[in-house]
Amino acid sequence: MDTPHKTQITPTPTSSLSKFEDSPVFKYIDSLSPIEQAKSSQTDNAFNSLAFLSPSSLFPSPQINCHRESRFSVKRHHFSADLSTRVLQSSNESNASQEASKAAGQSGLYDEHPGCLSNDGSSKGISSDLFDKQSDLAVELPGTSKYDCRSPDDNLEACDALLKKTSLEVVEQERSPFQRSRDEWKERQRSFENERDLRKIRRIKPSEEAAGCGWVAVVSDVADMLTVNTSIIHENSDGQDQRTVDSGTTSFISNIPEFSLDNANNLENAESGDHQGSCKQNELGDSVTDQTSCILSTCLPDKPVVTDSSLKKDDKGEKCSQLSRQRSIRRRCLVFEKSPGFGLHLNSLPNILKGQNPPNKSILSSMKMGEVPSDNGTVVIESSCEAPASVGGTDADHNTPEKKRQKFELVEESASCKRCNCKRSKCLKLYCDCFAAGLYCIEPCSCLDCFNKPIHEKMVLETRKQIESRNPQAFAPKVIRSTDSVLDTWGENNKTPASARHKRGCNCRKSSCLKKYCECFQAGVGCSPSCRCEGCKNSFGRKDGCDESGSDGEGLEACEKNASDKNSHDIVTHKNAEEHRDLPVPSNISRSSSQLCNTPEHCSSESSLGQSKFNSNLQAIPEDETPKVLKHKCLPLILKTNSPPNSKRVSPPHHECSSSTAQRSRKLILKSIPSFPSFCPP
DNA sequence: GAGTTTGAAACT
DNA sequence: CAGTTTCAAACTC
Repeated sequence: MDTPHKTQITPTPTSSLSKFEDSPVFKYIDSLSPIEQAKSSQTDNAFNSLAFLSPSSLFPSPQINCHRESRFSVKRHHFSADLSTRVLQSSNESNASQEASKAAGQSGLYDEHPGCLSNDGSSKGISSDLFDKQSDLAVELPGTSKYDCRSPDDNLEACDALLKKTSLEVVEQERSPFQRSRDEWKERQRSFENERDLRKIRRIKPSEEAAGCGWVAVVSDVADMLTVNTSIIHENSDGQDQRTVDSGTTSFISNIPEFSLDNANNLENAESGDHQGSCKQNELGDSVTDQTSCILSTCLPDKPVVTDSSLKKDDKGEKCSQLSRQRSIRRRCLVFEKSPGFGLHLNSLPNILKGQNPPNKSILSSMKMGEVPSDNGTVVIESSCEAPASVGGTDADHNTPEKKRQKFELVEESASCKRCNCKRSKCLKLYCDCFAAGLYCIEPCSCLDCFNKPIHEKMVLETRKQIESRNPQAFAPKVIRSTDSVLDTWGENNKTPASARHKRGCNCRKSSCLKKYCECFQAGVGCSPSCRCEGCKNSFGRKDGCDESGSDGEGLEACEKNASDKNSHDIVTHKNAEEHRDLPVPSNISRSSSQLCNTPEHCSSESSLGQSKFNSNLQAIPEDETPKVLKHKCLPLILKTNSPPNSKRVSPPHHECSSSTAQRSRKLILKSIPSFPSFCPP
């Protein structure tokens, strides 16, 4: 873990202080004149300025800038708040303050955030003021901060220089009559390390991140899709559904991509090889977590965001899991708090993750705009074919080939937009697929007297609540990807399309479960004992357990034969999803947006890396496949529900009394309970 | 595109 | 909980 660089500035706790004083290095440091100290302050100022520096020239999106600021505020939070208040409190405090004021004043930052640069400790209260003014700052920075290291390399150099000098200052400080305790020293060193970690984040490769706790990678990967969707939202915001963009969600969405972009940019410029430690990933996890914490707290300033700072003291081993939990909390918080609004369905993100696994085109295709893959109540996302032309968003968003490709595919898919066609339900009943999927109806819908629109948000929410009060699982995913316990329960143990099951089961009489009237068939899953269908011939798996999908091609042939082109699309999508089920990216798509990882089977099945990446970390994993959803391009309704996962009508199969089912239920409960008070009554 | 069929959702 | 009605998607022509 200790890099040569780090060891240089990291004294041994015991007897190191006296040795330090006798060391040549120390003498050299001791010989440093106050000018040097002032210089350090300058550097510190430079860093502070740097901290505010926004690459907004590259990413002009205000929201991105917002994130930028919030993100860098993390640095300041860790570094400036810590070092500024400590280092600057040294003998050269006044000079430093003046320098800081001067530099900040030049950049217009000081005025914006006087507390951030003050050394009176007020910087600890950074959040509110800083966050409140992010937008302004974001706009202001590009022009005002240009003189300050704009390139990542410059930034890094500045940071390196700063760290060196601040380290020296600390050393010097250490020998002062007012020596601090070793704990303080350690703490200070930790702050340096944190800062360095933050810098390392900018250099780390996605794959490296993935090797860690994973969440970072997820966020990073997810960013590209978010970028596109964010763009969509931006575009939409000019249109009729402007209100549909939830501010918080938008912030988050825009932040994430920016985070990724920033990483990407820095990756391109980053030097390789430095700060490579065995524990780097853990450190990264911490750093990123801190960042994330700040990001989220920035985007949702009114939300209780748990910080990971305390975790730094934890054992590395436990840290990851704890971080995952906390990240989950954040993510849930993020989603749940912003009640209905629109944004990108976070659950859909993994489906088009890039990097770790190239997105499967079918999967991508299945992720039509506006669809709501989620099963988490989370939800968020959204895009929509409402503004297909808007795909792309900021210029920076579609610079990379990956984004271009996504853009292309999104646009391509948008051509096949399909909406609800409700005539009498006002789109406020589960008859309406949009409503059922937690989406607002949008222009392409052919519905009449539609109330499922943002302007009727209250009504929508009330209706939704009402429905949920009647059936808490009404908005839960209908179909779950069954793994492990479910398969055991069903006496199957394969991962064919039949391995997923409709929670409630179908009730087909005439379609023989061979047409899309059958929800099981439509979802591309086999029938299960839960089904009450008659003459089941479900090509994905019959109720009696005769799964034809794998035995011969007859089943799928029947599917394709019966299904229209669109149907085939769904099926193909499903098949591809199956093919990629091993990917950390959940391929299943849920119709409901009600839950977070509400299918414990999935959550629990991927207990190792995969889990850490998606289940624990992202906690927004679509597990259910409901091709129906794929047809939706409605703006998603961000709703949180307390609904337990699964079926609308709970007709548990007989086997659910089994012990395995009991275990499943327990898992389910544990993972379904929102970390924060539910918006809806249980 | 209109009409029919189908099964889920809603209602009683 | 069961039966009926309503509803909208799927399907057919």
